[in-house]
Amino acid sequence: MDKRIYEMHAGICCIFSNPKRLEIIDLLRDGEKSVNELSSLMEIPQANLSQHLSLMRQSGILDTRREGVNIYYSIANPKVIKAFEIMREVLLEQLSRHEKLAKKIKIA
Amino acid sequence: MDKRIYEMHAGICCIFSNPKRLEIIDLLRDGEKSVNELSSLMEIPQANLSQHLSLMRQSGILDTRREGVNIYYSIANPKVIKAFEIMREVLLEQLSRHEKLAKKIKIA
DNA sequence: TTAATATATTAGATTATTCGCATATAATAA
DNA sequence: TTATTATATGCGAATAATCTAATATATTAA
Repeated sequence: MDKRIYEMHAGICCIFSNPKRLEIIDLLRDGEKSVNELSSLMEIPQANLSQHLSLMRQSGILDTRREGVNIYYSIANPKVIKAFEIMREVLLEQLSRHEKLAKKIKIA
Repeated sequence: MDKRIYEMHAGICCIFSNPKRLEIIDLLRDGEKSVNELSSLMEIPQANLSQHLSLMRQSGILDTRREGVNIYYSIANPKVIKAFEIMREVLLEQLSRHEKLAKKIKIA
């Protein structure tokens, strides 16, 4: 297997390893939003939001479209959402495994 | 949406944001392997391999099983593989988009 | 042109990750 | 017990990521 795929995959996972960026992606799930809209939904300083957006745009995760003074961000490839859904299933299954384990230990 | 899911998702993506760890997961795709087997397949120092394995075990991505002196690692939840496949499709589509764009620019 | 609004960028302090190296533990064999 | 093989852990230096604060740019309106 070509090791460059691991580099690329690791790179994109690195982008995803920040909760605010994941929240942004989630907010864009059902369509584009302007920076302003995101900003009012998100409780982080505007500058910081722009930094996250910029990073995701550069790495091809988000697309942008300018309309007058506003810039609209959207998810470049909806498969990302699909991958996220599966990964969250994994997380939930991990949680329930953990809970079951915790119960077993308490009973024993 | 509960923001803890973003924390958790970011956490697991952080684990995945290292090419060597992704290579390990790939090597475990079709079944468990001992540390020794992984070590001979991977061109990294054994200590470093153990560090990566330990991290993935702690975060519930890998399971372990001891058999005598050997410890066998395996993928805890095969859905991880599924998520990886989709994410790699995204990466390949990004690449081809990029190539097409590069061509367009050269022609223009 | 100036002002106002929307968005992006830079710099620097802080914190987290990663690796190499040395060492530790665990199981088994002799 | 001692030796051997398999695996794990702790420490420290190098590097990278993240946030804040200040500032810059871009678009439109007046």
